[in-house]
Amino acid sequence: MRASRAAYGREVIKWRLDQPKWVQIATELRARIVAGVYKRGNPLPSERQLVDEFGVARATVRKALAKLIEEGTIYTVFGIGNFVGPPPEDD
Amino acid sequence: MRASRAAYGREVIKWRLDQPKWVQIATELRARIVAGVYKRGNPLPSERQLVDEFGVARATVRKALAKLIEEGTIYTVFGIGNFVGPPPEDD
Amino acid sequence: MRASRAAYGREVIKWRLDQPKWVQIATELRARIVAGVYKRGNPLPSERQLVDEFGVARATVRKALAKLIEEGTIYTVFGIGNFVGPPPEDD
Amino acid sequence: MRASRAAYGREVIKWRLDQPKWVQIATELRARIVAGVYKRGNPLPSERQLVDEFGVARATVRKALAKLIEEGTIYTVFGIGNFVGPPPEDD
DNA sequence: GTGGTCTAGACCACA
DNA sequence: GTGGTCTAGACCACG
Repeated sequence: MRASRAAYGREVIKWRLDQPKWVQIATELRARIVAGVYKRGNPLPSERQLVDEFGVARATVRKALAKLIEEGTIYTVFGIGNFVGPPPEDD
Repeated sequence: MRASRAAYGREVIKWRLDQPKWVQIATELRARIVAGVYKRGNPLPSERQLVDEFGVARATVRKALAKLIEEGTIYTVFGIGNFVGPPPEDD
Repeated sequence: MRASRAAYGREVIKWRLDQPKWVQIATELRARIVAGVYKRGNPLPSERQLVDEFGVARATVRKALAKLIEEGTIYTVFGIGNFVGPPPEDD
Repeated sequence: MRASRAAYGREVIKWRLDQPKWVQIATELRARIVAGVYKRGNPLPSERQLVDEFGVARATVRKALAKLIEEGTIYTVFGIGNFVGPPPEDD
């Protein structure tokens, strides 16, 4: 019965006009990791939760996450979630 | 919540990124049957053993086995196991 | 860990104990197609909507849909949805 | 490589000869519930865990659980587990 | 102690 | 925002 899952009107960040939203989301998540909101080895919120929180499309969230993965800030375990820290060695 | 997947036995496959795991498992099992590792009329390892060997979830193993069953490479006897060969006639 | 399953919407089926849920869901969807509730060429509800309606896991809905696809009652367009009718020719 | 999952030699109960094992297991589980080891609304150990702990066959554990279900001491949620307490109303 | 069904999530590829 | 793949468990039916 819910019209939409997005929580319109309670986004936590005010968007800047000079950068893409995905850059700003990546910056925000990086800041939270540095601040210890998301701790090393712990999972980030799921993609869906981030979509809800930021009020953007999934593709936007995924672009931000891809940036953090590329720089080694987080890593993915398929079927489980995204985790804070560099990817584990698989020797 | 576990970040890194336990290496129960020793993973025998290096996963390709361009195909689903279940396809690769089906291919591997088919190859073993052709090579005579699993012989006609003999049982395959149990689903849980394959789970351990390949380091995947049971659903993934079952999807691979379903493919082999569909193509007539193996057949199932409920409560007993999966066997190499076409399904026996039940006339 | 939840002991009682949430009643997301309102479960429309009283489950029989003598058949798997996925069979009963497939039967129900087939009946709706025959009755014209879902019309040929139109999309079915999304998998997640069916999850809500029937109060089951997505895997269970997908197993029911796989049966209908196998028998040619519906077909899938990747990224779009499931549609009523036999798969379109792609010659 | 493990020969067996059962923990032979560290069973927690000494079997009586005058009653079936499943009766003794049911009695033991009932005692633990009364003692608050397993609390109302919480899950019991899984069937596999009980099989390991008591060193018996699955069927034996299941017979004990069936007794507790029948008397309303526990209830099952399919795919989730067994829980302490009477079955929830599904109005 | 096998295969069969099911749960409740997750991320991925695509449109 | 869909369908596709995957995880990590659970209990069930049967032998």
